[in-house]
Amino acid sequence: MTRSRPYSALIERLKAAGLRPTRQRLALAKLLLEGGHRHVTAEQLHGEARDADVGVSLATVYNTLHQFIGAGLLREVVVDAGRSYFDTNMAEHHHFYFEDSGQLMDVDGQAVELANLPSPPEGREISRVDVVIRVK
Amino acid sequence: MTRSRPYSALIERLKAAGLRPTRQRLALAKLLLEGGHRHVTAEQLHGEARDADVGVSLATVYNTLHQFIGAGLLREVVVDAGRSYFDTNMAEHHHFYFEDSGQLMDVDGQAVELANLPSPPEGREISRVDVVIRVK
DNA sequence: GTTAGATCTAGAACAATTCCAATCTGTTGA
DNA sequence: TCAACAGATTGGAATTGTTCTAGATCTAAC
Repeated sequence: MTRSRPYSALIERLKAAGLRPTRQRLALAKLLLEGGHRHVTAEQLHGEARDADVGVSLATVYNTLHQFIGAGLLREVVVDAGRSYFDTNMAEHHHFYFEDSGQLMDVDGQAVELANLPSPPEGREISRVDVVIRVK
Repeated sequence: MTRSRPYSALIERLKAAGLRPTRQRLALAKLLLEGGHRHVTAEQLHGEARDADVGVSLATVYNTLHQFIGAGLLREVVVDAGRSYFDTNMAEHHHFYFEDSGQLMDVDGQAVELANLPSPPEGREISRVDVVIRVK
């Protein structure tokens, strides 16, 4: 197998995140982080890895996704109880959620005007505000 | 077993929703709809029914929750993949979500200013906009 | 009361995710 | 260079939350 693309940038990103650049992590990073922003489930990503002839177990896909989240390379989007979506867009933004197809679409965070949010109780801190526009 | 409280109001609500007022549905409706607004999981409600000496199977709890949602008596709140919360507050509102405890708290919908939402694609319609303020 | 159809139930089945113990790999230091 | 160790990966079992199923049981209507 010849490598047509340089992996050095990805390797550096992983190292910077404190993650050893293993074969599996590199392959998943390539699928997730190269090209445009994506919304994927663990099963989908596992399937893509399989299609790309990368041997990665489902357990490793889950481990890696969570490590990437911890490293700030990904975030999770919760729109459906019982299924987790992983989002590679780390800019402030929100989502359209198409209830029939389960599809997600980004909504620019700057565009949406969100004001008058109540303050959290004493000593608590807002970690994130999610806006989900459910479409039918 | 003597009934200390009149169930007639609840019976009427169920009938109005096209649901037969069975013993189980009445008991769950009592737990859910009397008193203030609540956020419960299916397991929690099942536990409460058990504590109140109401024989209700978990399957019936799930069935009933979904029937109540269909009847507009409840709605589901999605804040955590892998767990469903059922909310008895049907007014327009949003939520604080306490990530450590899994607790939910209502946020008045009128108070929050939400504007400039993009339009959904042609032919699609917004069914709901959820705002979740995640607190840590 | 009888009865048809709705409802309830226990337990099996399912789907998504996590856990685990064994094995393998990447990095480091001699 | 390579031994050694910590970290990573793996298949499969276990867990969790939810839905399904088939049979028993109720409710409403006559």
